[in-house]
Amino acid sequence: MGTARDPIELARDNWRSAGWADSSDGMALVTSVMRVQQVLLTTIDDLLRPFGLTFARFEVLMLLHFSRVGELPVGKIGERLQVHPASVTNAVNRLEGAGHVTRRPNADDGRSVLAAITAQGRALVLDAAATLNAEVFLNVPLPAAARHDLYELMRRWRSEFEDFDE
Amino acid sequence: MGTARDPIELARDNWRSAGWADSSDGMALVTSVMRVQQVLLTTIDDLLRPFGLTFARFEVLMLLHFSRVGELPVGKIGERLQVHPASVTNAVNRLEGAGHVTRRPNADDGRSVLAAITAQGRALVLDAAATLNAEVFLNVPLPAAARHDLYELMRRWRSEFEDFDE
DNA sequence: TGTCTTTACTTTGACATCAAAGTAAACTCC
DNA sequence: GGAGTTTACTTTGATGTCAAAGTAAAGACA
Repeated sequence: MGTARDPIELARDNWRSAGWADSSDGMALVTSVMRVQQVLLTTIDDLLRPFGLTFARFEVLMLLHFSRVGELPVGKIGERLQVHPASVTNAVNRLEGAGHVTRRPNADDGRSVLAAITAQGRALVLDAAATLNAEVFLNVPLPAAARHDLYELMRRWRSEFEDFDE
Repeated sequence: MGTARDPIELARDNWRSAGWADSSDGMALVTSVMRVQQVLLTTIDDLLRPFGLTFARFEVLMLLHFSRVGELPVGKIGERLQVHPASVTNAVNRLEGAGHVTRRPNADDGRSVLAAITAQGRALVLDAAATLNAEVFLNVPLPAAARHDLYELMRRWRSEFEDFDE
């Protein structure tokens, strides 16, 4: 590898020398999550750019693709993806503009809007998924056991701030 | 806990039923990182708002605070925090505007700019750090051993895409 | 010394995120 | 039926991120 020190390790040392040893591990862990996410997001968005997609939009399409009839209320999309309603509106607007999704009022609830994936959207998201599978999801650079451990630990963490069965 | 299924577990099942079992763990892990980061960032930014800071700006201040003379070239800040130069410019602009940081040309390199933390910036960032230590870094909701495992796994992951000693 | 290349920073644009605010439908209760 | 509350979505604004482009200084080489 290189010769530079890991910036996060440096920060952890600084935390300790400031008398904050108790919280230094927590700080290093939180910062690590930020860094990994940053790199992952950039990598994924780069890979999706030729498809005219971003990760956020890819996730919406993927969710609709897997839904029973390819259609969901906008609010349900937000719940499933665990993002703010305005973020769903933003993504659906972009996808609708590109012809990957259509919108219609929800007959069962006058306040609600349904987003449906188009055939074009389906074809596109499958291609995009193939790329992400090959380049990212199959390439997480850790052994399978470590990946599993990591996932389980993250799931425990998530269960502390999310309302789902654990 | 709640009664809803974990959306990421749902997604992992969908991945498998689509014939993508090999990549389903990687996908679930990547998505978990995104979710945890999202919640952490929102939590941290909420806590820092009363200080007039965001996490990005807090990190810049913290870095300057810990530097030998409280001053660093803007490019070095970007390297240490592992963010894009434009992001450093953005944060330093905001901090300078608030009087937490000053800027001056680097006498050793005419292309370079030095950012220095002010006394006001130091006082502020120590208060902010105390809050984050108490509310976030000491409160990662996992046992110490799990936190350590998680950190080590993330460090291994990071070492695969970062140029530092491992 | 002059030219070409590299380096350092800033500006601009696109992007997704959440908070706050607004609009309207649905629900609850009297 | 009407008033008050809750729910669902959208719009607007602030934010940080990176890519692309621009400006200028420094370095390398003839």
